[in-house]
Amino acid sequence: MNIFGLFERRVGDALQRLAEAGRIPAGLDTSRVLVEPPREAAHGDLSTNAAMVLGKPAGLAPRALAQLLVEELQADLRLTAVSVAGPGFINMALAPQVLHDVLRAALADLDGFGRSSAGAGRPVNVEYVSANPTGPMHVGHGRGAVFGDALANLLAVAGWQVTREYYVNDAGAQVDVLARSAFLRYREALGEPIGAIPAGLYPGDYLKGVGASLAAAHGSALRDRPEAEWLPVVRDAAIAAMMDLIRDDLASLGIRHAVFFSERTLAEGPNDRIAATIADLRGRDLVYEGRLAPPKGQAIEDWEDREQTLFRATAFGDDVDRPLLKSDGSYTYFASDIAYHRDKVARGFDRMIDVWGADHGGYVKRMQAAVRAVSEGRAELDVKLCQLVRLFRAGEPVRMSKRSGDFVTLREVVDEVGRDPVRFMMLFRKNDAPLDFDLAKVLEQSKDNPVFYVQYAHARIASVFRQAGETLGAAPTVEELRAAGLGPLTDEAELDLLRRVAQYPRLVEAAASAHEPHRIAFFLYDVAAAFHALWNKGKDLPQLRFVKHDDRDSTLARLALIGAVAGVLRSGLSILGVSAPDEMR
RNA sequence: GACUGCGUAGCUCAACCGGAUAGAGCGUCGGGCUUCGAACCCGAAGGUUGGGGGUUCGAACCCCUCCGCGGUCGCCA
Repeated sequence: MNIFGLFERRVGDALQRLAEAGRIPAGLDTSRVLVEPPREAAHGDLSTNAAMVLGKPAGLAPRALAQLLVEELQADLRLTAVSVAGPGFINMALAPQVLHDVLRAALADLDGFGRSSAGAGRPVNVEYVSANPTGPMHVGHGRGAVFGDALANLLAVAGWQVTREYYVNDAGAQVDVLARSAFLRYREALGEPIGAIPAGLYPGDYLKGVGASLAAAHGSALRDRPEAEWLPVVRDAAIAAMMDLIRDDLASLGIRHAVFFSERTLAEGPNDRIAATIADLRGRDLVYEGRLAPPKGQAIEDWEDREQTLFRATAFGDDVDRPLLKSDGSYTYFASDIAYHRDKVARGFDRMIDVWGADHGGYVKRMQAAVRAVSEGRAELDVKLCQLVRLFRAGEPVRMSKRSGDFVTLREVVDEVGRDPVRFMMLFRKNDAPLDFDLAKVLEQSKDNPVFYVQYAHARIASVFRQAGETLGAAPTVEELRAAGLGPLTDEAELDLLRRVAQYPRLVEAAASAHEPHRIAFFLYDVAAAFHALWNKGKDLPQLRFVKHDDRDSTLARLALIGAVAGVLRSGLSILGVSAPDEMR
């Protein structure tokens, strides 16, 4: 139940009536008309910019148009005050009954309250993580993983039919390097001394297990064969093992993809989908043979001016056309990626979101160009770039770890601090801003730690309900809370909390349409702060305490309020993939 | 050099995708604990939103320009 959407339609009706009465022109574009919460609570519960947006096209001064709208809206019994303010804002105060209805709606369906139908069941594909299957995930991968997963949750709550997808880069030179590294471990497992791992191969211990299982499965049969024979065998085993490792890492964060799409299958077998993609684009004159100017800036030593196969990316806003074939005739990564996104379009996705590391930023334009080309403009790709994560411990930077080469693994961090702090803190920052993650701070049980502060609000509410159970004999049921009279909720701190509850459905819609799950995290922080403030107020003013022995009516009203708050916290935390504990002792 | 992201209070960051007097936390300063969970609380000070120009009723947000920081820069992934 989104009261802002509700009154947006109400304002639309009022405009319609004014147009029918000939007082404003018909057919005005109302797409920019919004009903939002005013910044200042003193301005009321709702505010609309309608008069300012439509003043010019209607040929009226904004305040004059506002006055017309006020006359229309004043008849609405749900509004106790409607007034023009500032340059032409229309502020509206809701009858208490309306906010009470919102509260009851939240209580009636604690999990469904924030749900919206904005997506209307349309399919959207969210591709995230897509780390190369060459080793364990590091902390930077973890941010993209958590972000993508929360975004997928958010879109699902907003009514989209979400497919969570992982693109497995199991083709190309890197997995061959992986195979050679694993082969070395295989020889080691057979008892050969291998010495130091040569430069250019992966040194991590995590390949020892692959070597051992190859030795167990093949004995020494692979050892003396030429590379061309053992490499595919070793490579497949190593990739499978690495994907198991990565799936475990992801599972430790509660992340599970529905689709793992293998890059290699694109060009395998009788139907080479990369060739088909290039042929399709060539048929529409979007692929041609031509030459590129050498890139500006730093000189490239072995630059070879040659004719190559190019995608006409410049026709879709990219800066230069992009090569599809390497000099040895094999496909570029970009060629595979075009075919991959074309496959997504063919599977029915005209909305796609890719979550990448910020170091891939230079790739965005060409990928969006490619999606427009292969879908003939029907599909749209949004790319979300996640910035770096810097690890700290009590303010001191954490550098390279001892184990597993040169990075701190995601698993080490999750094992140390737990899933909830990792997920929450990764989302408590805009995706395109760098993130400092402090391993010590996220475990503090204090107001300085947002994870704790939000979870504690939920636990505290559960504690009040336990307390109420003792005082009242039994904790009230949801039915009792829904039936409670809400008149006793009159204190400003209570009304503030109530208004925030009412804003939740609108916030979910906005966060989903902006593809910005961090808004949920910040909102929950604000809700928790408002709840803690009310709690603290009750310490000074005993009449504001939640549970009152001698006043069952106001006790029930307040329990209804904080019961709904707990529901919002649970709902929001579940979007973030963070637990909502009942106790934190 | 090109492209791209960022620049907001002393510090770390928000600001609902153009709205009203730009908000939080930390830090600073001044008060407060015989507790429904002090796992703190209340209050105050603190801003030319990097500089300049433009668009409009209205700009942290859009456009231009300059400054600073990061990322990327033929076929790597």
